[in-house]
Amino acid sequence: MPDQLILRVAVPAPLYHCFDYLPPKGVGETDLLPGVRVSVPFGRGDRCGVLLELLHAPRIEGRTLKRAHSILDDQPLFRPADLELLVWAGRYYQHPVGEVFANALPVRLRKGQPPVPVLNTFWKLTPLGSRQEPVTLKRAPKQAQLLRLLAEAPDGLTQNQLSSHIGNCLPVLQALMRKEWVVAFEQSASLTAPSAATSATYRLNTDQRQAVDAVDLECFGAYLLDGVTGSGKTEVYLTLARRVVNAGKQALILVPEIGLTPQLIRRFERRLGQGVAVLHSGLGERERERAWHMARLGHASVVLGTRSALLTPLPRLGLVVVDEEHDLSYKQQDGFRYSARDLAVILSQRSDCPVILGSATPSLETLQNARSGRYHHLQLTNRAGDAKQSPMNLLDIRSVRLEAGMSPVLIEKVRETLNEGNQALLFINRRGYAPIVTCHDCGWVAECRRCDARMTLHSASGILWCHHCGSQRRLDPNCPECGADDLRSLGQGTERVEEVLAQLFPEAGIVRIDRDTTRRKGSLDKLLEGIRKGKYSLLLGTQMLAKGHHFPDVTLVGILDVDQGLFGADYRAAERMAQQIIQVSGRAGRAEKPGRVLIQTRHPDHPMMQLLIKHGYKAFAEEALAERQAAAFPPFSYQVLLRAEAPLESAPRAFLDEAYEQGVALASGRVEFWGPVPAPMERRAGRYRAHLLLQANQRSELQRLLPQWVGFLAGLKSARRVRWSIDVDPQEMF
DNA sequence: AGCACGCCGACT
DNA sequence: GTCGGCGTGCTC
Repeated sequence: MPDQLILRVAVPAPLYHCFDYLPPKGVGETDLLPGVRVSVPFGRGDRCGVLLELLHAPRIEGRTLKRAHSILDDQPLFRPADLELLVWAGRYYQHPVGEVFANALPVRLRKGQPPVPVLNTFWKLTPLGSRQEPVTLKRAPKQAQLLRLLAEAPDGLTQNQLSSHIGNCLPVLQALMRKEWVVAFEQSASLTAPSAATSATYRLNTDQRQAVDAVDLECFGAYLLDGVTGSGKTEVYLTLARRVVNAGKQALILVPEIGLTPQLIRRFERRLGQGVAVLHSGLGERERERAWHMARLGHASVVLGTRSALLTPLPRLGLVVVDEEHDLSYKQQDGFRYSARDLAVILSQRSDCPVILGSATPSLETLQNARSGRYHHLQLTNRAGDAKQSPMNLLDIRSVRLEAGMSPVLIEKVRETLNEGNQALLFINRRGYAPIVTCHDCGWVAECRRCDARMTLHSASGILWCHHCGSQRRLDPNCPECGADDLRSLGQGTERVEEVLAQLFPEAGIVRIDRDTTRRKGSLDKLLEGIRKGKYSLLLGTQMLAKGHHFPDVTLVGILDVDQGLFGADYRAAERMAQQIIQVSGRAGRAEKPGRVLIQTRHPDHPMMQLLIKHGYKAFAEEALAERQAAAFPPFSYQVLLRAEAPLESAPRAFLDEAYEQGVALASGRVEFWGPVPAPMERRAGRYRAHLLLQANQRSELQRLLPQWVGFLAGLKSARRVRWSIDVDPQEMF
């Protein structure tokens, strides 16, 4: 058998291995570059995969290979280093490699469509051409017309632009090209008129300067940029990005889902010029793909985007920034469950460039890495403009009569704030009108038919809405159980708080910000704009209000219900709560208008709360880390969560029992198995859910086990009756 | 995940 | 006699 060339292709399918093919007819080795897309026959249909490598021996012997249909790209979309990172990530997170690549590709490319052109062909006059007099071309009126058009466009015109004046212009252009009167040149469409980035230098304060100078741009290093809200982290990113760009390299800036606001984009564009490519979900598919190509071809020197921007190939990467690194949106919660923050560190290592993890409330994982010296710890202690951290006070609401969840003291403070002409912000982590509807006669409670959850009453008008599965129904005026007409709503959501505030403060402009008021694209920005312009004096909302935006005229922040966080089922609940409190309180105040934070609680003596209030996040985090260490929880150990769900109650358990047996057999004692247990909310959207948690002191113990175990799980009969998934480094347990 | 093959119930 | 239910197996 002669030496045979074989293509190893990552095919999008829920299968963990690659597939081998023969090269397409008439395609030789020189056209087969790893990183191109390949159209291949697969099962009964066709699919678009990515060529990983060329081999001379097939993965499995004794099988006639199918021939690939065609190569879909002239040039590779991924370089070898990109391929390696994605393959590595697929293995680390135990996700089928073909689907990892599908995640990394813009949608059109994923479906096998040709790449959108990034470079357009422009035509312009040569010096010789510009000396010609069009009038002399009496017998070639089309040539004359073209010359006139091009004479007025020194930057050149595309063939499309020309053909809108003169139908079929290509032969005419070719005739002129033979005379050397016109030339063609390629240019990327959006960079046709590059405007120089503002060269103004921005003054950094001492902390910022020290942070910037501490970063070695020449080699890998992970840096925790630890700075309170308003301490100017973005200015540090901008300065570093500028240096990297000036050195001819690319900077990748990741921000949380909600942080990619038009203001932030404008700020980056203003400071870093035209080379900024923005990648986010708001873009249309073609636009998004174009930005992706600009990044991959190195035409964009800065890439600003959310989680998936990390998967973009960047040929000259010189800096990675992960802003608000503690934010949960960096972990994808379905399918390919990668953490963009963690992969950012791996990517930087492989690219030998620095990675900056920025946060006012670093995750305990990152903080521990900084303590242990794996990460450099950069601190910005001063708030820019000398503003102080707003003092935080606890309001004991035990045996206090509340009005829509607000104590008289809080209401009074709001009144004072408004009377002084300042803004007040109230934070409540529940949308809707009321989280519970009950019958006063028989005690019936409105529950979701498909979840183990109560339904939330919305818009007082009476729609019950399950926040877990999205199902809705009208609320009958009569109890479905006993027929009495005394249904009452208990507890408060943002809608009720808004209603009561409107009664208490009829003069105030009130704005509510939650998922319901910001559903439409751009409505959040509109409301935030209104706040900045002082249209509203009373702001209320869910955590949406807590992220990224600073409201300098807010001098009072009230947190209505903080207690769920204290006793959550999840061991990360306290960390979340602390981050939330600090993030919310960071919204307020500035130098000449210090803010104040009031936190309502029924557990004013809770030690962790006391620590946070009196000594701040850093002290809280130290204590939380000590607790984690004592309990051998992450970041002092590593976890993998196996989830299963099915409409049949017994199916997840049956599957997880088998998974447990085999897992224990494979693991040889270095891995702990917890469960299987029902998920915190066992039934959700009509499916029963259960978990099996694995924990080990070393990542390698888990990584060693996973490939075999997952292979075994995929072959299980009981696996066919459930939907299951592996979550490596899980962030949330439900 | 798709998609087909395969072997058992209620219909023209 | 068939249409069609979803259990099972495969995809280079």
